[in-house]
Amino acid sequence: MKQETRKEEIVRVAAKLFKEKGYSAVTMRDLAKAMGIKAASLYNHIKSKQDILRAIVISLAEEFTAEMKLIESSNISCIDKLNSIIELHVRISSQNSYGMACLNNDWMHLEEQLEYYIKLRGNYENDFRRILKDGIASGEIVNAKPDIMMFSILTTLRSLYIWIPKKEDFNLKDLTNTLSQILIKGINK
Amino acid sequence: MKQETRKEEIVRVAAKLFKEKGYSAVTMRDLAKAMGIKAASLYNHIKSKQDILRAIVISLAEEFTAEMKLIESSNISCIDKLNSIIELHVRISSQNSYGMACLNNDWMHLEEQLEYYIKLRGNYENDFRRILKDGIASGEIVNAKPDIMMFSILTTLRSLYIWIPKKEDFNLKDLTNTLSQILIKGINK
DNA sequence: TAAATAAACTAACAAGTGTTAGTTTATTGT
DNA sequence: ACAATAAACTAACACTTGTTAGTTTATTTA
Repeated sequence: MKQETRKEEIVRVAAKLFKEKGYSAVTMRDLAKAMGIKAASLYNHIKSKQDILRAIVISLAEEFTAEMKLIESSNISCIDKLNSIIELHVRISSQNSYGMACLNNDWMHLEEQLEYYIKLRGNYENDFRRILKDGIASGEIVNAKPDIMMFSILTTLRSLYIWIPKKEDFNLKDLTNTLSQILIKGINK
Repeated sequence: MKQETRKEEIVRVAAKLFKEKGYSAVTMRDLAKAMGIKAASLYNHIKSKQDILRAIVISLAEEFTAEMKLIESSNISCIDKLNSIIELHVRISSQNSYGMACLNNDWMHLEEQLEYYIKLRGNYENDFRRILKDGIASGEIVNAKPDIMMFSILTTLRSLYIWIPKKEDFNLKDLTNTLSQILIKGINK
């Protein structure tokens, strides 16, 4: 059980505030107050406000990228790849719903790393589309427009962070299975 | 063809900026520059920045509320009610994708009207849930958790604004039908 | 043409912004 | 006990924020 550093604590608390009000509406003084210190003291641990955003967004984007590569190269059916993607989103969203909110809503406030983020997201979507197209080609998946299918599935998965925290009462396996049924049955032959 | 007032023009341009950067990150000077005037001149037409947000968010929320009431009280099957809701979201999102972005991302920055907005949204979701529950009770819809079904459908519909502007090339009927197939087939018996 | 109105302007405000510099205090390793 | 470090503090900075006051300019109405 690795102990959380002060920087990690700041990033975690910041993500929570960013989820509620968005990156731009949260001031360093807000964040300091939530940490119980003065704004200037934050700078003993982080380089800038932008540095916090980057720590939240880029690490999550890289995590998704890495996991997608594993799924894509694994030797399972397309439907099972889609199920793995659903499981991936449910897992990360439940572990870090604040970070996911930030990833979804505040990515455009990245500065130096904006281009890099957009590239990672583009790659992720390309991999996703490839899985759908392969499924269509092999007859595993109905022949609807891959873009619309991807949009429908991905926006639902990307919005899990809104909804998961309210539903801690029932377990994640249950949620994963139900989503799988709803999202996949519509395209499964 | 009603001529657009200067205030309406400001609200329209503001919505576009809000979509790109979010309410908090857009300054009155940004908005003024986009309008080709000075910031102070905006106040000849609007009361405050908050006034602009309210004009965008509340009018849309009320439009959804009114249409939902029509759908709910109409004498059609539950599946057709769901299809009407999909059509409603596609229509409004394609007419006003900037406003929809604002509705989705900036509602929490409402001040006086925040409570009212939350009430409208709650009512809308209750009506949606009721349609699903009726469908389950009558055997029209598979017996999955209504909350998860609603979440899945509604988050997809609420995210249409991200995606619709990129797809002006193919028509809305096409999009509506494909979404209908994908979103409904997963829960239709 | 005169009066009224719409809509722009300049100048300034008080408050809030992210951030830096320099200093003090508490904790840790030798 | 001493030195080093981590982590807080106060004070201030240059700039940006939404907004107001007062004025000028162009257009419309009587």
